[in-house]
Amino acid sequence: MKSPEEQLELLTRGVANLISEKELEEKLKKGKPLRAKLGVDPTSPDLHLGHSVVLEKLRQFQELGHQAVLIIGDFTAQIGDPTGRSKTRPPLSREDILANAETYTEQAFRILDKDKTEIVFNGEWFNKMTFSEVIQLNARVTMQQMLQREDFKNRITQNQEVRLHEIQYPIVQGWDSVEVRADVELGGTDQLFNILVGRDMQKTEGMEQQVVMCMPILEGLDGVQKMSKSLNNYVGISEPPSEMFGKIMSISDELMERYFVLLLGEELDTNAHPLEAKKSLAAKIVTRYHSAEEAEAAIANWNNRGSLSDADLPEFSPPGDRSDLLGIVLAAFQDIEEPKSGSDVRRLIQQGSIQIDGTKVTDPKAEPGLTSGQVLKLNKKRSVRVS
RNA sequence: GGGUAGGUACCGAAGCGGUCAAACGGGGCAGACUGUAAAUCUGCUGGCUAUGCCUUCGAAGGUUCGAAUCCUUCCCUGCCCA
Repeated sequence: MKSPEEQLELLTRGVANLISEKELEEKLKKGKPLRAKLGVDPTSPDLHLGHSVVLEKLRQFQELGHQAVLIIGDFTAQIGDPTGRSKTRPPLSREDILANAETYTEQAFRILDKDKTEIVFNGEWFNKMTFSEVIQLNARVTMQQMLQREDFKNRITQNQEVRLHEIQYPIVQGWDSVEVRADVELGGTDQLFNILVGRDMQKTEGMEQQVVMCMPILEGLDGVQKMSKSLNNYVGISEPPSEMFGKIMSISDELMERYFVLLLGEELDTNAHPLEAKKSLAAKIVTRYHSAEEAEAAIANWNNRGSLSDADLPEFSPPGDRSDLLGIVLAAFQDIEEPKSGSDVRRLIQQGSIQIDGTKVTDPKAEPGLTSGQVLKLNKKRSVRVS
């Protein structure tokens, strides 16, 4: 086992917010395995690179011999996640939550060591609470404390609504920390407030307070907003290699630098050509979630795009009932599981997105009479081969 | 409970009886350029095998030749007061 000093150095690397380094050091010096908590809501099952930042940190704890405690917020998910209002998500059914939790943990274990992870569902204690216990829980916190939270404050000044159940979230999350006797809680910087509430609650319970460890939020592919599924700017950790590779190749140079630091813990080599650097970034990430061989293949595949010969494009059999371009392209999008409306497809055609063997076709009514082996380019990223 | 301002397409926001599938901005998509990046420029951005047709402006009714626009009821939200 590494010395507390060495551990401290490793654990604090890449951390955006730490409260406090001194406390962490003291806890480490006791020589006992720490209980490192991470809470997740099984609202959407798919993990992406944004989640991986925190998960990697948690794995680091495991590697140093500490105990990872993964809390599945089955209780919280049943209420419905309030963040990002305007879309009040429908509360999930019990079955959905369990199914989500299943895929979630399956994916999380691509990063975490399954044998060294304690999984708990917070419904275990919250489902049992009586209403009066809930009230008592609420009595531990003041309105003013809750209103200090940045996004509540903002929404209030912008005359947007804040629902009462939303202020329960920090309380619920904080109580989790008491229940699992967390020594450290991990999260993104957006979790700072919630994690601090946990500290407060542990204190009033007479427990040793947890250390707050916030990781930077990873920007999504657009480079501006945080990576999230609903913004569709994410790279899922279970995506196929070439998909993953392609998505990473589309990021801006600026973002590439962030990704190097946050995802690989490396510095960008500023001497390298940006394109080459980006390929290396993408390859390393593919290697992490798949394998080095698949990363090689992804590079080859990527290099081949646009060349019509040997890229392994998805096969596409033209529909029997339509021979016009509009109908064909419509079916092709259907085939690659990105269904589009007829109007959308018509626009794409008219705007010159569609190519057959490298030749643009812009008339939706044309009857191209496809033959086997021809390549139908749908847009910048997707092509199919006529079978 | 009282007063008041609102609810328009993915988001923000105009429109206040016909010329409205609805200005403008953002986002998104496509094209040009490039390193299949960014920036920039251009076009598109409800649906439909489409010089036309169909469904949209919180919901339901009504007035009218004609309604996002006027009336009635209802639902929802902000702000001020209690």
